[in-house]
Amino acid sequence: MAKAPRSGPYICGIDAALDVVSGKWKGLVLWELHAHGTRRFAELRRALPGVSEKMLTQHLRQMEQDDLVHREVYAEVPPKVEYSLTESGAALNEALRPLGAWGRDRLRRQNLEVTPPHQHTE
Amino acid sequence: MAKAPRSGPYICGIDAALDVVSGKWKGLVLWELHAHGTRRFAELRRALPGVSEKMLTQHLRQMEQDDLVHREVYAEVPPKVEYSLTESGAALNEALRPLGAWGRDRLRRQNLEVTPPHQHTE
DNA sequence: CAGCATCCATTATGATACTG
DNA sequence: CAGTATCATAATGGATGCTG
Repeated sequence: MAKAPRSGPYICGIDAALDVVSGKWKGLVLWELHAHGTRRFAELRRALPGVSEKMLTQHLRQMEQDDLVHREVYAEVPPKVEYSLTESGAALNEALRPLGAWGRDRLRRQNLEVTPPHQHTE
Repeated sequence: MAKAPRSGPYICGIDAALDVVSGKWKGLVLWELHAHGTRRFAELRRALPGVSEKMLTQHLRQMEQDDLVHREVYAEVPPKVEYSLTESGAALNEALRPLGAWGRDRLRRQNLEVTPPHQHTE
């Protein structure tokens, strides 16, 4: 089953924002689409090591509903679907930038390794 | 059971940051502590309408472990415990500011009501 | 007051096999 | 290629009662 639309009202903007980005892979999807502009399903899958097809699909559908990503289906054989950020998704990504910086800082302070599939250092 | 320490490695800073703020009330806790500097357990409880004692405790413990909040216990009767942001927690709050703005914007665009317990508009 | 323990319901995430 | 369907487990959230 997908995500329930959320029971109560939102208390503040952070609350609302966190609700749409929580999900084990959503941050990465945003990041990947931001970095590459457009990605196909299989490309995203490869970029997110460990994700299952099901979870990726589920997250993408939710993000589509939340107007974060755009899904473009090409009527071809073999099938081809391209995902990209919407305006709102791009804005969200911008808004996440300081958070990402904070996170990298924290990883550094803990001497934890960042093991990017590509170089996600920016 | 509390939260598992997370299986795999983090892929990027956003990933790492989202991991420590996900939880139904963590954003609000950060916000409340940021707004008031210091809060007692019962005060936080009142500030988060609908939270159960268990969840509040659980979140506070996790945030303590993640070095986001400081917990000061006073050896008194009746018991008194005060929570406040650590340096890292305060920095996180700063990093969340643009995200909060994005979230408020989105709520406005959807004509959804924001129903703050206090005025959380800033 | 500030919690902890216990039981239970709902969600989130995963592995695997199959389809247009 | 880009998914669905199905079967599982783990994580999260909540209600209630009890304690120092």
